[in-house]
Amino acid sequence: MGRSPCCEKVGLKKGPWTPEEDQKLLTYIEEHGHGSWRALPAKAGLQRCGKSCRLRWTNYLRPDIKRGKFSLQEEQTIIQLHALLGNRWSAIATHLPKRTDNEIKNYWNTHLKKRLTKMGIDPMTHKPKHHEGLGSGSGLARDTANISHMAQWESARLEAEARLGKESKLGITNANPLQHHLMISSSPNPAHHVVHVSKAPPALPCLDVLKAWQGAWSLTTKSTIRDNVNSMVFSGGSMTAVDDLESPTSTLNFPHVNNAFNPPPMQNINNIVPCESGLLQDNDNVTYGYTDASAAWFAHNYRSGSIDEEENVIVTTGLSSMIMEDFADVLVYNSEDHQQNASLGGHISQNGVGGNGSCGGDGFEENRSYWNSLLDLVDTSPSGSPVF
DNA sequence: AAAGCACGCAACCGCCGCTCC
DNA sequence: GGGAGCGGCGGTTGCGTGCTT
Repeated sequence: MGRSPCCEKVGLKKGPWTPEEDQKLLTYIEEHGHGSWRALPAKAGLQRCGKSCRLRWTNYLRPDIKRGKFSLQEEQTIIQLHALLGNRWSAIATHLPKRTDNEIKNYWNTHLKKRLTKMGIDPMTHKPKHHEGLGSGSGLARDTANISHMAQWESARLEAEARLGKESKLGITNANPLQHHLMISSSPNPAHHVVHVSKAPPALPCLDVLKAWQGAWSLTTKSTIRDNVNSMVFSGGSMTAVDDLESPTSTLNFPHVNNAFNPPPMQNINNIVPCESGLLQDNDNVTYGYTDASAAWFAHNYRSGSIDEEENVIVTTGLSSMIMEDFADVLVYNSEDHQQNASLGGHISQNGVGGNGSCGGDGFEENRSYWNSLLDLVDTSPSGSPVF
């Protein structure tokens, strides 16, 4: 009954690996690569099954593995991603550089799961076990709603990716606006990135929405903010005014500024961050949390066909280094856009969606009007492009 | 000091999906 | 179309270690 185990052959060793075995495996892979795992043990002189070798390599011997304690940020990332993806450890691991799925799984099972349970949170649903006293407008309730929206969004993205992958394998080209090329050109000051959308090769790398989102809430310390000043959206006025921003497709609630997954409001941040960009004025407050998401949202809709303008330019007030990395394969650096971007930055504030200038108080557009204003800019900006 | 217990982690097992023939 | 082979994934196990009694 059932499938026979892969190590059924007599004489194949099981259990902990010895240093000698590790060395044999390392030496062989360094010289020849792993190729076929099934054939590898014999060639490497190991009395192990291929599966065991693969596991030892991927979980332990690989040179690009980070070992040791998980940082607070890594913990937060795991919890967030688990809320979105469930026990899909390999998917979670792709968002944690140098960590293996096995390590993350172990860490979840031995640490994080218990911690959440202690906090009264169901580690599987990420919802509070007891809902008494939590009104629908509570932070936790909103967080749950946000996660739900993010999961919906991520799910849509995965579907789109899968479709793209199949289409690209079938050799379908130019049949879908998703297959246009997405480029971001950037000024010398990366606070002003410009995203060009144009016809281009079909093989699009996927835009990692989760990382984008993660990048929006993970910048929590002053030093990090200093390092990432260029990833911020410049805005003024009330933080609550940007609550519940939704994309036109209603698949995404932008993370709330004050919930558990976002950094706290950063007021008067220019006290600690030099206004190098030229966009910031002395009295501007700075917040962040939706620039990356905006770019991600655009890419998502562009690739799903909701936006099909060609030769568009998206001006952003900044993308985090993280999302820049995600875009890296499709980015084109263009330093000539610096001045143009700066002026478009002003354009943003005139439309009440952020940017520099004196948009204080409650002067932000909300929800649909926010997104509509962005889309309107496709027609109104000098380059015929939406502005984030 | 020794036994019992809890914990963490490496490794195994079985299933699934993809690819090739 | 379907079966075999293979790699990958997630659940689980079992051993080593450190702590408690």
